[in-house]
Amino acid sequence: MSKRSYHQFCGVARALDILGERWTLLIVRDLLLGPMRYVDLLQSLGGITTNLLAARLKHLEAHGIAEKVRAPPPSVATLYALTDRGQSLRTLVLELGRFGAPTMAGGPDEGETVSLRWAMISLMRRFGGTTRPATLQLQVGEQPLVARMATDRLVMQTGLTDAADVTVLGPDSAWLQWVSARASARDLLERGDLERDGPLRPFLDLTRAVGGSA
Amino acid sequence: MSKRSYHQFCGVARALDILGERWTLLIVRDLLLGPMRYVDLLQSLGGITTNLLAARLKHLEAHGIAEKVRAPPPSVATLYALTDRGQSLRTLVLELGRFGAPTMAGGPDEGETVSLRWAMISLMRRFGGTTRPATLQLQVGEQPLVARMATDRLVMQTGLTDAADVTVLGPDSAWLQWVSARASARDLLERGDLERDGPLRPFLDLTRAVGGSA
DNA sequence: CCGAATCCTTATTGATACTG
DNA sequence: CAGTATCAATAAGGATTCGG
Repeated sequence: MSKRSYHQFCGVARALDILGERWTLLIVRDLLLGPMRYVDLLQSLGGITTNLLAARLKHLEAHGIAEKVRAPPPSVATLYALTDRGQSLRTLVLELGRFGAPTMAGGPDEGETVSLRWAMISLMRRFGGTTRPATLQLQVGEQPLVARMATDRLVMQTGLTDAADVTVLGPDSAWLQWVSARASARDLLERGDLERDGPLRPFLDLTRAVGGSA
Repeated sequence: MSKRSYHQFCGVARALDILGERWTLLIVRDLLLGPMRYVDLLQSLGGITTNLLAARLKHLEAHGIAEKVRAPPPSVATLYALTDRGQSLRTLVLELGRFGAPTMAGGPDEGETVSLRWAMISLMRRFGGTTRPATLQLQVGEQPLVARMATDRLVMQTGLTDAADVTVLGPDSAWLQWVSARASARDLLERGDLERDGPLRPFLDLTRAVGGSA
């Protein structure tokens, strides 16, 4: 980004010098929930070519936003993860989502990719606060997610916690109904589409706090 | 942005479909303080070419982010102004500034443009809150600015108000020292570099609230 | 198979000249 | 002043190849 810098002594321009190229912020978005492999990024971004993904990841590494990490023992894959500097982009990415959200009222356009991962990310911005903080372990298909709900913000990350107040488990299809409020949390649990281990309340609180149907 | 859309049903991607092209968010940044003429944008952005500026403005108009407005009577110029939808990008632009700010610690690089307008915009994100809300009329060189300081946020806009608690006036050079904390507010006033009409306290409050030197 | 590098085509951007 | 038009320089897209 040195040849095509804006050459402006301004935080906004400096940020765009680093983040403004095509795909860059979408990679950050995808890594926001947790580390991913190169191939999974390639597939998730759907449309990026391998040469560009390689270039962007190198760029993000060079600027201390992402880094390669080794996957936990069973696997030998290399993963790409956000550094702390990269995680500091959370509010920026969520704010982009806030601007784009009104354009999504009509549902997905013809040929548009739909992703549960992106929907889960959007929960962090939809979160409207709670009076009862809680930690939830979600199992979304094969993907374990931890939802940490504080009074004023929600942080979601892939992975497992041993400090969960409740665990909720189910297939992608059920979670898709939940995030899009096409079915209420209670209904999904009663039908057995989602299974719960622990108290009901934190899950209902989370559901309401993100504007869902409890 | 139709040919090169990301085709993702995701608020972040939808936002970048609209805002992701080069220069677009810098135009929004410049309009954040108030309407500007085509030529002034051309000069402020320093480096954008006229065909691109025309294309981007058309694009912003098409998406309801900016609009042409007629300048007040004495002048006949057409101005570009942000719509409400455009103003809703304030937090996003400020958040970009927050990410870029740490890269500016060493002062401007060789050949970088420095702008008092951008520095004034950065005050809105530097604002840390106050216990005494106030409205200030600033006269920055030829440019009148209104600073509306609420308990939890600061909004700055070009223009005049008749509800100001205090008016502070001075040349660009004095304001540049003020925003960069190279001189304290008191010193600038005592030296006569800045002139004040009204109580001192709101100006000192503002100075402190943006992390300046009172 | 993962993580790229290479080649070639197409789209976007940049520089400059020109017009209502 | 407020843009268009033209053309050269770059960056992105697509297909294929290459080394662990």
